[in-house]
Amino acid sequence: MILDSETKAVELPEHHGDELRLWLRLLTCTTLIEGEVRSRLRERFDVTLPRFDLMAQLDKVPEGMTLSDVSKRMMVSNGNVTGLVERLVESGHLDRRTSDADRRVQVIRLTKVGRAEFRKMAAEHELWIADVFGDLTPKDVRELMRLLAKTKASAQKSAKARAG
Amino acid sequence: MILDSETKAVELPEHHGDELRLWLRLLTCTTLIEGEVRSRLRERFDVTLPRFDLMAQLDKVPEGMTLSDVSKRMMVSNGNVTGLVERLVESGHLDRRTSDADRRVQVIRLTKVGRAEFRKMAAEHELWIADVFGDLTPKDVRELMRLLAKTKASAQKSAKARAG
DNA sequence: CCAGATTTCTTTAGGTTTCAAGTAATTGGC
DNA sequence: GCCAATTACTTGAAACCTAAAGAAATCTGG
Repeated sequence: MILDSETKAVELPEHHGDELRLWLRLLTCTTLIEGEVRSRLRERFDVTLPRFDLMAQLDKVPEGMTLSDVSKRMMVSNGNVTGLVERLVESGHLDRRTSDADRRVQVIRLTKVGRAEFRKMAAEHELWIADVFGDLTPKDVRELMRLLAKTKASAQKSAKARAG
Repeated sequence: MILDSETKAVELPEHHGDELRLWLRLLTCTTLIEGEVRSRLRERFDVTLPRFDLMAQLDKVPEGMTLSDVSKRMMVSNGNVTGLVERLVESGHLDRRTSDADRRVQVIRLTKVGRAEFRKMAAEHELWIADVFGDLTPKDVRELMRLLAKTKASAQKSAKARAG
């Protein structure tokens, strides 16, 4: 028996609709929350999300990071980071210097001003996020963490298998 | 012991790190999968993710949709949709016409070519997604669906509360 | 009927993003 | 030492995206 995809189905030859719906729901959640954070960052601090994200990476590492490190951690392209850093150095939030050991490498760090501004934003940001997830119980949070860890591992395995 | 308004035990001042970590993990999963889908769409069909997403919306509604509908469903800005549609009409995937009933409204639909191409891509896409979530058990999938539904509701409530 | 509000879409300006190609510096094999 | 491969970053072109302002059509309350 074949039913349409709205109800439920045992289709030939295999049934993958559940995974697709799961992916769409995951995407919806992320888009929703990301849009909310983006709006709040703009209206409250007049800063874009990519800038905030980059500063967040740097705040964790006082001694600084290379552009490649940032690129990997943020999961965006190298060229993207170059432009982002450019604008943040320009606005005085970042300090950039060529490595002594390897002159190909650029090490970037938060300036004093950059760090202070970031900390202020981060404190509020944490409250927004807590509010966004406010209806989840501590158990829900733990369970989601566990399942997303499993999802991440599965996705990485799949990506790696394709790449080679 | 300090209790908040909902009678849950809390620490001083408050501890929101778990929610933040959950958000970062959610974002990581989505970015990872989205990047994978983006790569595959490009190398397999030479198409971008936004184009695929737009066609996916239209495939569900043969009689077509207005630009506003698309904008709401995709959760992107109006101006964004205008440009996307522009390029897809240009490439012959979309048909666009002004509504007879309301001349402000543009109704867009997949062309025959657009639909055929999309169906071909969608079939493979579904397999990729199944593979990405391949290590999750059916129970994991159900549980994730449930928790993400709860998350979505919570986030929407939070966004609505802010907007007024 | 009609002026003001609303809705739908486009336009504009400024960023963000990817990919591909290119440059400069370093590393490793011989 | 030398040359090829690799690594780190930049550049350029095209697309994507948002927010805000604007234009056109429609709706609404007198």
